[in-house]
Amino acid sequence: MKSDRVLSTADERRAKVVSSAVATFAQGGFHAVTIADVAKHAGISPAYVLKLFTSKTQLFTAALEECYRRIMAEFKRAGDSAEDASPTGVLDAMGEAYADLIGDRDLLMLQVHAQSAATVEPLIGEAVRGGIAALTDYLASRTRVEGWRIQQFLAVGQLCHLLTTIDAFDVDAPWAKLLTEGIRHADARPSGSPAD
Amino acid sequence: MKSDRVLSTADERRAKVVSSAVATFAQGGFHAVTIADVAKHAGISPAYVLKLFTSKTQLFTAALEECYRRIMAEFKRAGDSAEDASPTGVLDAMGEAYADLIGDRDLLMLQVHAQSAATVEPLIGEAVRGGIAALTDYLASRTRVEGWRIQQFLAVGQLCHLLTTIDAFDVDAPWAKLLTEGIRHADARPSGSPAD
DNA sequence: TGAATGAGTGGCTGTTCACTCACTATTTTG
DNA sequence: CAAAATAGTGAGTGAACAGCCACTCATTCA
Repeated sequence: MKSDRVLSTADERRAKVVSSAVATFAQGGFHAVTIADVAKHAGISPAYVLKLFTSKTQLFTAALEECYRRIMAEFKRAGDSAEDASPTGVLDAMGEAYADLIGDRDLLMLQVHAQSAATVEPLIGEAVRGGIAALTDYLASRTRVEGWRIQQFLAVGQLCHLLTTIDAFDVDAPWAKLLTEGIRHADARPSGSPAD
Repeated sequence: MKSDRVLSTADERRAKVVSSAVATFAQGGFHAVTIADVAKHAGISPAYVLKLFTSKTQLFTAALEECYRRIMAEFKRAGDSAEDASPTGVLDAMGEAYADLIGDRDLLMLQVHAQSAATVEPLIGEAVRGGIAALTDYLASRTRVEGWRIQQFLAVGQLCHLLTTIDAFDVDAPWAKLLTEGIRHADARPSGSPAD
């Protein structure tokens, strides 16, 4: 056993830093969060973060890819353990899974920030496109539902992103009630409540 | 006639600067675009931009409010001139109007960037909330459709924002075809083509 | 054990940017 | 026409930040 090691391997560090990057970039987005912020969260020096990832853009991109990886894994898990194995049953299970997954907001906000940074940082744009492509392909081939249902699925997801960023789930006004009605949200409904 | 004036009034300048701010912030978002960028676009000095708007955040917020104002105006126009005056007919007309309106991308991208900046800059967050609230209230009271249709309407709008930022309308791949199928997009379909 | 490699850091640098201020030029008003 | 008010600018300031480099300390391996 090597538990008396005081240094990590570079790969361990990279994983830890990616995880910190997800949490930190989710707070303020690409431009508002500094490498020093991420480094502090990971407990290492800013210089070493840059040595591990060569540029801020690549660091953000790595975080984003991790984000899509987590979502994909959750879709797979939900799909495999769905009670109702019909196409729409599987899709519904994945919807539930997504709602649970983004309860902590990090994965959700990172996507919002990535979308904003996509044009100025082409690498990020490609990562978003790749992530959405992979998610869409997986949903289509795994569920076999009609195309419009997948459109719908993503559309509602995007609406959920918007409603979360403006805290609509906590607003007590007609417009907010109207928009959040029936939209599953981990914080808004105790798990186990009937959906729709 | 005062055409020999060489100085503008502050109000004229403000309007011009807001318009420049919409166009400029739409390119890179709140953090990536500088006051100097906006000033150059408006043809005045950065110092004077700051004198007219006191802070970068207020400038961005003014641009965002202008954005919602334009959308709202277009909704009103479309609603009033809808051929089919039934609730869903009016809503459809507004959907068409929105698709046309965001053909130039500025209004669309500004919203995407605003969503990203909303948490770090609370003033922007409030402006987004206010804009969505006003839009939702107007849609609900003017069209009188069921709530879920308005949800749907906004959800598809948000999906459209995503698809535009990743240029999905120009991608020739199954996932892109699937997601853009039937989604109206000013650049994608010549005006006058049958929708749905 | 000692050389080679890898982990990790402190401090610097050049640049960029929001915001300030003292100032000039123009327009209005009495 | 004088003076008050308004439009507009140039030059600067201080802070923040990405990326770089020379360096130290730990680990491995021959």
